[in-house]
Amino acid sequence: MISGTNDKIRYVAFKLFLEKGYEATNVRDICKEVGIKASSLYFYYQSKQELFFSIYDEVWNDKIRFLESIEELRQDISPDIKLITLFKKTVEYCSNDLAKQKFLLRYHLFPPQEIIKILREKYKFWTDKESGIVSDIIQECVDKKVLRCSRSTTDYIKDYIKFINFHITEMIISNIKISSNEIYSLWFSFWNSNLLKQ
Amino acid sequence: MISGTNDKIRYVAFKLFLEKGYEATNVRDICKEVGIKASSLYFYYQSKQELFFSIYDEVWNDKIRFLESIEELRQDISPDIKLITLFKKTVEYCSNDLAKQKFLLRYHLFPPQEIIKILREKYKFWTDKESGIVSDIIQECVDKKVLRCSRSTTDYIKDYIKFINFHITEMIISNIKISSNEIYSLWFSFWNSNLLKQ
DNA sequence: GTCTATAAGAGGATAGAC
DNA sequence: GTCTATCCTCTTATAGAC
Repeated sequence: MISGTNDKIRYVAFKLFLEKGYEATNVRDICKEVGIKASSLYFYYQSKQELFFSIYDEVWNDKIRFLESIEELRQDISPDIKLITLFKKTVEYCSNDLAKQKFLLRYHLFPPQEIIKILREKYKFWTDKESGIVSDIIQECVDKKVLRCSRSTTDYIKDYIKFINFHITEMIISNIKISSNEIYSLWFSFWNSNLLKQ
Repeated sequence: MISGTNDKIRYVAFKLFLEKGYEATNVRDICKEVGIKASSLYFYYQSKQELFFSIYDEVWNDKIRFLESIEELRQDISPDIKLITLFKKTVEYCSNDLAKQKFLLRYHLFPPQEIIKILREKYKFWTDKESGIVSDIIQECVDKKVLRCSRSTTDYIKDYIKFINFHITEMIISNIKISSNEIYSLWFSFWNSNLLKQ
C-alpha cells in the first residue's frame, strides 16, 4: 500500500502531525523517518504547510466520499432507516480508523495559529458537505412526516450531526469502540428523546 | 487580581499555552504581552518548562482543592446524595472556568513529546487524588448497600469519573454549559442504567 | 529525484550592567 | 528586577551539483 517516496512522506507526516502536532513536527524529522534528506521533500511539496493541507483534505475527502457511497441512502427506503444507517455506518467507519478522526479533532479543537485561517475555511467547506448529506435525509423525513416538524429542519440537522460527533469524540477520547448493540440503543434513546420531542 | 509581573506572566502564559500550545508558544511572545524583555522571565522561572508545569499544577490544584472543600461530602448524609452533589458541583465549577478544563484536556489528549514523561506522571498524581475523593463516597455506598456491589468498587469509581469527565468534555467541545435541570436528568439516567444495573 | 551546502531567521537560555 | 547583548541550536526553505 505504501510504496514510493510520496506515499511514505504522507504516511509519516500524518503520523507526526497527529502525535506531535503541526508546529512541533519538523521537515527533518519527517524526512529522517522516510529515509530522504529534508531538501528532497520540497520536490513533492512547496512547503510544510502545503503538505499538511494536502493530508488534511485527504482525510476529510475520504470520510465524505465514504458517506456519499453508502448505498442505502440512495435506495427507496424509509428515511428514518436512512438516519440510523448513516449513524451506524459512520460509527463503523470511524471505529476502523480512529487515528484519522483524532487528527480531525485535534486540528478542530486546537488549530495552530499559523494556519488557523485556512484551516477554518477548509473545515467549513467539509462540514458543509457533511451537512448536505444529512440535510437530504432530514428533509425527506420532514416531507414524509416521519419527523413532525415541530422544530426547524436546520435544528434537526444540527442535533443529528452533534449526536454523531459526540459519540465519535467519545470513542477517540476513551479509545473504546462502540459495539453494534450499543449503536441501536444509543440511536433509539436519541430518536425518542431528541428528534420526536415536541 | 492580576498585579505584579509574576501574575501577569502566569496569566499570559496560561492563555498562550491554551490557545497556541506549548511548542508554539515562545518566551518572547509571552514577555511581549507582559511588557518585559525575554531575559526577565528567567528571574521568575528557570525555564519555559518550569513555567508551564507551575501553571499546569496550579490548574489541577485549584480543581482538587475545590472538590475537597465541598462541605456536603463531609456531612452525615446519604452517600448517593453525595454522589449527585459531587457531580453537580463539579459541573458548576467547570462551567465557571471552561478555559482551565480545556487546558487540562489539551495536554491530556495531545501532550507535547518534549514534556510527555513529566506530564504523564503529574496527570497520574492528580487523577489519583481525584479518584481518592470519589473512592471514599463509592466505598460508603457499597458499605451502606446503596450500591449492591454486583460489580467491583474500582469499576464503580471508573464509571463515575468517566461519566463526569464525559460531560465536562462535552461542555468544552460544544461550548455549551449544562443547566441545573439537565444535571439531574443526566444523573438519574446514569444512576439507573449504569450504577444500579446488575 | 535526491543530494550537499547554505542562507536567513526564530527559539531557548545566559552573562553581566544598571 | 529589568535591561542589552549575545550564544548556540534548530528550523524552513533555496541553489545548484549529480
